[in-house]
Amino acid sequence: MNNKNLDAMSFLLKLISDKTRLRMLAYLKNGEMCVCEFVDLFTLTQPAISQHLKKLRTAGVVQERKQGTWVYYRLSPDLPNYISQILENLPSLKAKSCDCQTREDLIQLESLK
Amino acid sequence: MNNKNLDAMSFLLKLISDKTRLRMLAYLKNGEMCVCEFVDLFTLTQPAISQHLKKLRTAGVVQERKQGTWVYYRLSPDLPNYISQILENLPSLKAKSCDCQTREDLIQLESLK
DNA sequence: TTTAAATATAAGCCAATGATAATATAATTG
DNA sequence: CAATTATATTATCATTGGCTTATATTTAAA
Repeated sequence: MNNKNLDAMSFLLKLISDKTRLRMLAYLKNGEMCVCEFVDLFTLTQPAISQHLKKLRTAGVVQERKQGTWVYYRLSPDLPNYISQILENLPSLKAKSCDCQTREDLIQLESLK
Repeated sequence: MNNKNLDAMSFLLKLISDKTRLRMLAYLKNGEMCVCEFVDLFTLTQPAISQHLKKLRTAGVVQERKQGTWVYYRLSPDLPNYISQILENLPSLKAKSCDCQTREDLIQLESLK
């Protein structure tokens, strides 16, 4: 069915064309990002961030990796080529370190005692 | 400004990711289409079709050519490559002839009298 | 110049979507 | 286990966007 493809493309394109989610993907081009980093970088509440990430995850655009209470997100491999092309055209945004304590911070703090 | 690019991409992607407009673009891959053809092909009212085409036109995705009361639309040349890539991945839909009388029909009808 | 056909615009309605506040869950630490 | 931190979920609200009806515009035909 032709409409199957068309509907799927419509769904996926609409999903990633949201300004916030597109910006998230621009950050993810440079590698994994922790949820707390997004919360730090965007002027949005944590639930809003969480909901955007859920949409990206459910659609298979990103994958998660849990590490303690932290959750890291990364781009899925093998995205459709028209999606990859969009990602390539995105400016690649660079994340600064965020306020939340990373596991590494904690380990380091621990070792300093 | 990075956000300028990002916002522009978000705007354009959101614009073409609508299911109806994406289907219109799939038809336009095969060449010009008359408004009346779209009206014929879609189960939508004429104003709805017209509004979709206006959005595509205003955003520079399609161009129009007026011929009498008929208006033909075609894909704009030199679209951003990430948009072209999307178009390539679209199924190319084939239009049947529509009910509206074309100029050619009228000329032919005239000559038969 | 009246009529008809093709298209565009305007106004109002409704559904989808993104945002927030409040709450829940889960893992870690003390 | 009680408290804290990070994240997720739920409920609700406001905005956006697409659809329809009604109307306007434009061009060609009679």
